[in-house]
Amino acid sequence: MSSSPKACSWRPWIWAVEFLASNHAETSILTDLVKKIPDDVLENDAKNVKELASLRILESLDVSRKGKCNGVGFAPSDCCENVLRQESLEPNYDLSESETLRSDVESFVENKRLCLPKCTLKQLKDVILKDGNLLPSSLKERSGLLINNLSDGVTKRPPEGSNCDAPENRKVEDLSSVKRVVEDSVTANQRVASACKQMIVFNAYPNFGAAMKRKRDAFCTQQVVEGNELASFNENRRVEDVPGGMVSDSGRDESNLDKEPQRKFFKGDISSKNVDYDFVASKKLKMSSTIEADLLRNNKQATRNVGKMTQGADEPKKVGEHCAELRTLGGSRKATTHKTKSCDEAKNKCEQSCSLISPNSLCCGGVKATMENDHQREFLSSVGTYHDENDDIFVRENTFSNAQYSDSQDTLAKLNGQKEELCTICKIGGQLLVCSSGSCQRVVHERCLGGVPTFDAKRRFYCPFCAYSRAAAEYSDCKKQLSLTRKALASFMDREKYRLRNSNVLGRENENHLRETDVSDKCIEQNNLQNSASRVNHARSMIHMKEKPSGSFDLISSREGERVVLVTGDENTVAKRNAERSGRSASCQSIREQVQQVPELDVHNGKVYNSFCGGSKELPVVEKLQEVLEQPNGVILVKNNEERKIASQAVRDSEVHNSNCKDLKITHGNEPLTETSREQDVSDQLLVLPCVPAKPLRCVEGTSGKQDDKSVACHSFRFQKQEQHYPYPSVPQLRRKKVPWSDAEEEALKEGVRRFANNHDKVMPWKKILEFGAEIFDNHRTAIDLKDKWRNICKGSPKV
DNA sequence: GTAGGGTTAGCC
DNA sequence: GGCTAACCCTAC
Repeated sequence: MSSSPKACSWRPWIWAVEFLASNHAETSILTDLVKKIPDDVLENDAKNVKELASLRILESLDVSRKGKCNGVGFAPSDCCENVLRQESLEPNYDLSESETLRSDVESFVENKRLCLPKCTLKQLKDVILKDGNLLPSSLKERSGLLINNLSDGVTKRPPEGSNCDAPENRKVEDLSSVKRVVEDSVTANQRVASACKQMIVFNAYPNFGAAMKRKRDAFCTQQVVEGNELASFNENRRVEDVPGGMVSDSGRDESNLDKEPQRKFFKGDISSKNVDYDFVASKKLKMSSTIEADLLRNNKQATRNVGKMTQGADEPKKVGEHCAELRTLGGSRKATTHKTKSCDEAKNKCEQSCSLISPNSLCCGGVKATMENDHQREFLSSVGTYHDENDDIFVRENTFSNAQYSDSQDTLAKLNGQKEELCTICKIGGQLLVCSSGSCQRVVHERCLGGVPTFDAKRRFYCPFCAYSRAAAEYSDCKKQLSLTRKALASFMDREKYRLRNSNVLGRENENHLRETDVSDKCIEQNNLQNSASRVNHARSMIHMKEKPSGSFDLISSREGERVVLVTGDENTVAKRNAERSGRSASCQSIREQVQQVPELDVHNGKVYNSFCGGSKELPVVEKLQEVLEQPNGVILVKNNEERKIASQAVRDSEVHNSNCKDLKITHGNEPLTETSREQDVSDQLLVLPCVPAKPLRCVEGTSGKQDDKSVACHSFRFQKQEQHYPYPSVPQLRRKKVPWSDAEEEALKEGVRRFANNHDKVMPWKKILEFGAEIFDNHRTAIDLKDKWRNICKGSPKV
């Protein structure tokens, strides 16, 4: 075929209009599109478009006024344009749908629709589907047509031709832009399927006017099942797939029979949808105009077929073509000609026909096996197209399940191999690594990777992009898993610790790790221990056995490494802090266990203490004694005369067992402390037995909240933190809950820094600052927290 | 105990 | 995803 360059440039436009005209587009849109085509092109190269457009206009006329005549006034060979002229309706494409035609127009339209060649795009697609070598595999893959090659093993030589789709005007450019978009789309297949599906639905609901709507509604009401759109589609498809086995009577009866699938179509609540014309029109642009020769051949073939059909010479062929037309042009229009037979009758016929078809024969391959001549194959290729576009899975399943079409399977393998032939990087073939990621199409040479290929455990290759994505996803998953595991472990540890404490099987773990405990603070009340005498005596025995120079009062050091020290009133806040920091409940639990575990011992000095913190005057002596033994600098802090007496007694006792205590000095707590003694005292505070509230408001109810602070101080205990011993490997602890800093805390911190900061030493005594603001800082604050917070403050305003 | 870097969670 | 504050870890 020889076309002018101008015609070539308009070809995509013509094809698009043609497609629209074949699919019941709005006449107003259609006429506008036709008007855009230059007259010379329209007369010479777009006659089919004119014909289709005219036919569409005829179709769109008010059928209620067309009458009942069978229509013999127009021959199928007459062109629609002439019919319009004869009806005094010049084809100026500005027609109103309310125009009246003679009654035979309807029949003419029906016959004309059957006679006209198939839409060029449809033919184009069929040709492509027939010839696996016609287009590059990549293009076929993108177009979504690749699988259809399986249904037709016919191989054709690629036709020759020129590339005429270069845009020469704005319209063509618009289409070309769409083409580019479509070519880049990896979901082309789905879109084609969707478009075709919509098209079929659209065809089922042409704009026939009120009369046909009533007919259609009547059809719908006869359907038993209110299936959805897809179900209706599938059922209709099965009916259409039976050309080989469905032999109609002849002539008009065939139309009647064909109405049944349409009625099947109407089962669901189908609404008219807009066909993705743009997409379909753009898809054709991907096809080279070199296949035009094949298209023309198909057109001629279609014309011949129409001629044969009208003569009633080839019944199976008629059926096949008719079904094809039904599929492509919308059989509902034919339903308009159903005048004599009831819907039920047609339905019964259809069902009877369907019953003759085995499930296997419903697939394109199965049907193809029953067809022998070329024409039938041609038709079936269309069927295959239809299947693929609308139900790709259906085609795949049936194709691969049909063992007798090994050639098709071979074709698939071949095509699959073809798509991996070029390296994504260098665009050269060879041995390529194919990315195993499902959505990734990259194939590369190993040398083009620029590094070592990434394989998974199953030796599957992943391109760097996918490898990174997988790694990132895996990393994210691992982090989530880690977080969950840590929380689960922390929860388990807490439960386990609680259990161990109660069972006394293992030594307690460091209470600092008990950040969350469910033990009630009321346990403090239980610190009035019944076995205090034995405990104290045990302590004394331990003191006597002390050999360490530090003289640590290792009351339970064999298991916990905690020692009891005495604190003065000045250190009450520190004790309080330590008590709360360590967890009051845990501490009291610890003490209770300690007491319970201390065996009954002979009283060293013949005195028995009634209570551990309830007014005994002997216990403070022991405590003070420990302090005596612990004071390397020989200073013992006391607050009052009572304490002084206690300390004196302790010193005397210690002198019995330890000559190193001779230099001990008893100092009143109100007296200024030397830096050394002060820090020494502070340094040993970690845990405090909260048998007496350090902070009355936060103390346990019922304890000596109103008790004199001084006596309270005397009866406070602290437990020194020692090396942590875990029965299991060290594991990350549960992260503390974030506690925002209050303004008061910040101010206290700043004040503390101002007071304790040493210009000559960059080391900040955070511990001191913490003590300084102990009343203000949150109980959970640590010196490190202060340091971090100060760092943050400095970041915001370095001059603070 | 402290400093400094790293990590995490919440917010935008 | 970036930023920030709070928290954590490790070396000294």
